[in-house]
Amino acid sequence: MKDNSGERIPAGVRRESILAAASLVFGERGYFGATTDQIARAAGISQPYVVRMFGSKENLFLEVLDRAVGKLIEAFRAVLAEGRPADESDEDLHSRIGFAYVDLIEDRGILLSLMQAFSMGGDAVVGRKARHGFLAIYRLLRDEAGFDPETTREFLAHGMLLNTVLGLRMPDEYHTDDSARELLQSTFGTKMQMVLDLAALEAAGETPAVGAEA
Amino acid sequence: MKDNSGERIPAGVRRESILAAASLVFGERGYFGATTDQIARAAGISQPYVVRMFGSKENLFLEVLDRAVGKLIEAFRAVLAEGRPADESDEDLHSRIGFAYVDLIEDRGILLSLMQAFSMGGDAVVGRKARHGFLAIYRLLRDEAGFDPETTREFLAHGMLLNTVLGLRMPDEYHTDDSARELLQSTFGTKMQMVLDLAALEAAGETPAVGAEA
DNA sequence: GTCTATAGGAGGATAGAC
DNA sequence: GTCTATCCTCCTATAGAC
Repeated sequence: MKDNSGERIPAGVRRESILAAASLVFGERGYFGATTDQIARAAGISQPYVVRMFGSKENLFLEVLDRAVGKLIEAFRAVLAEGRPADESDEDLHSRIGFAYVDLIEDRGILLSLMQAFSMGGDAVVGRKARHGFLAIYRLLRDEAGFDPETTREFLAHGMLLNTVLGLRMPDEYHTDDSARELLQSTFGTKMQMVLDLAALEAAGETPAVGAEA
Repeated sequence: MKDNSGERIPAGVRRESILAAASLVFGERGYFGATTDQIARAAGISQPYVVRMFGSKENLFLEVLDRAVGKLIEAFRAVLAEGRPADESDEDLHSRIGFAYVDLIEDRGILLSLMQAFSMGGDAVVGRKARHGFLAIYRLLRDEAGFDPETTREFLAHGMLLNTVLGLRMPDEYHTDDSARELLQSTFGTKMQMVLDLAALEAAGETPAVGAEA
């Protein structure tokens, strides 16, 4: 596809658009499964340019990871910044942050590329950064949101189930399997319709597709 | 390393030993990150023999996945088969099955290769099988263990957090980060020492290492 | 049952032009 | 800033011998 014209775009802008594309592709196929060429196509530029701009595939992945953790933290802080109604229970705060998490699905790359990173603990470089990212989120929940260890654990656990169900593309099974439907219902609750809609869009190829070119 | 001698081993036995090796390597590096050569070395045979025995890398992964789901289900059924003391609360059954899950860590490959498979929903072949495996577990919990949807969700959520913490190699951070320690404590509870011990062994290279040859 | 040799294809990275 | 051409490594899979 490339870019229509030989348009020159400021490095900063291009950078972000590559990161966004990489986030989707890495989320979809994982670090090793994704190729710099797929990312390049998704970003509408040439493969060598991707490598040139970030130095290496590994480096690009590390920046994708940073960006994902950053957006997640930003989203949680935004909720906390709204302030708490005087009569809000801990339960309610918990679910407000939970909703913020689910809303992140809207940018499909974020949660999926995080999940991919979380399975790479064995990699010296990526693993280290992934652990630290996870712990940064843990601390935010503990220190800024004020959750106790037990609540934090439950929150994270539910988040990981959510990632898993998404990573599995479980919404695709909604109409074909009763258990899948029940699982999706209890995992996403009132947000389920949104999740199904996103999955349908994606299946229809509305997303900056990873495999579909030319 | 190969095998000391030109020993001939019955196909069935060899098959299982390759599956066990593959389970570790796939768990460590993921489907794309793992090479058939690493698996071969871990199993003490030549790379072409691995491919020959399973037809293809993809096929091998599918069998690893089947085996992992099978062992998981087997472990849960074993707990259920013990029978329930007349005075056992639902809570207690929940935690007995939970312990069975954590005990599966002892075979490092199982939970990690499951987790890897769960992030491959986008792959037509692997994704389909992964979803079905997950749903089989879901049904076992609902129908055989008798959990209600909410309890099932909580159980699975905790399981996914456990996988994530393991995938991240979080135990490596136990001595260097207070939050990591707290997280590990609340995730593994009384089983934490076991998890730390296993991680230490692994770090010391006692495990049929994936990266260490010659 | 198991190996060695090797074909054949990707894929990441570099060089250099525009 | 961005591309085309290309190198070189690594990896899966096949062929064929023992």
